[in-house]
Amino acid sequence: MAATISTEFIQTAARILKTLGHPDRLKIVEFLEHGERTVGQIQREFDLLQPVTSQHLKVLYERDIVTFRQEGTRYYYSLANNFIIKILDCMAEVQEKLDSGEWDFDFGVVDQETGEERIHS
Amino acid sequence: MAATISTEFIQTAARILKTLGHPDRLKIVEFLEHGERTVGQIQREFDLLQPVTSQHLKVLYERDIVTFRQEGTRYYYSLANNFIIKILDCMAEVQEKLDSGEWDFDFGVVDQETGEERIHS
DNA sequence: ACATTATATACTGGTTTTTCTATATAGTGG
DNA sequence: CCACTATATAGAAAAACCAGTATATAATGT
Repeated sequence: MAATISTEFIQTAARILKTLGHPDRLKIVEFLEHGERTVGQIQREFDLLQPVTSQHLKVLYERDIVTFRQEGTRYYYSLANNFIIKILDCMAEVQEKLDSGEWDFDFGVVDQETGEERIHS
Repeated sequence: MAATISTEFIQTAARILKTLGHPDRLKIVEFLEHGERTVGQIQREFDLLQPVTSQHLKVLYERDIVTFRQEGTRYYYSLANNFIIKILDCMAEVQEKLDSGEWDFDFGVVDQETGEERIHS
């Protein structure tokens, strides 16, 4: 393998990855894989504040990760392109390999409560 | 598809993605896909300052993305796990689809020089 | 016109990241 | 022991990011 990624594309890719590198945004994007959702649906699903939800969606929109259509007072958001779907599939695949034990390594995960590192196989 | 990612794994995934979401770090990681490299080799390859290089590598190490072995005064860094390789492959695949025209969408890319948005097919 | 709902925007304080400069450590060859 | 090379670490200033509160906008139902 060891396919080479062009310098040009690196910039784009890094921006996308960085944006997805926030738990809430990653959750939202994964949620949208099931189909378009309104801000309210997303907000309630993950128990977020409304402005926080809107702001995440704004960032996601600015970086071409999601798109939306307006219908009356509702805004329906959805995934903007195949790249994102590809990344989500990649994540799912990795998780599967970890769960199945096919891959076996420990990631240090920061504990929500204590902020200390703990182990997650 | 629409495979579901567990809340548990989201945390881990987001942390990895965020860390790779820096152009220099993404470049470094991709460089390491070709095999282990010393700090100096990486530094020269991308024309980075030595401390910056070390710091990126430190971050990558702390987040289980790279590992290293010391030999004399040299530190040889290499990729730490399959997850990372998988993501790199995913990136390469996406780039290929974009290049081939199979996928067709525009990403707004911030121009290095002007800081303004321009279009990149 | 008014109240209500859905969402966006503005602002702000606090934290994290990034990049630099400077310095420390540790191995190597003379 | 000294100079040199390779790398790590410390510290500080600037920039980016994040979560929250408050407010604005705009559509809808009465």
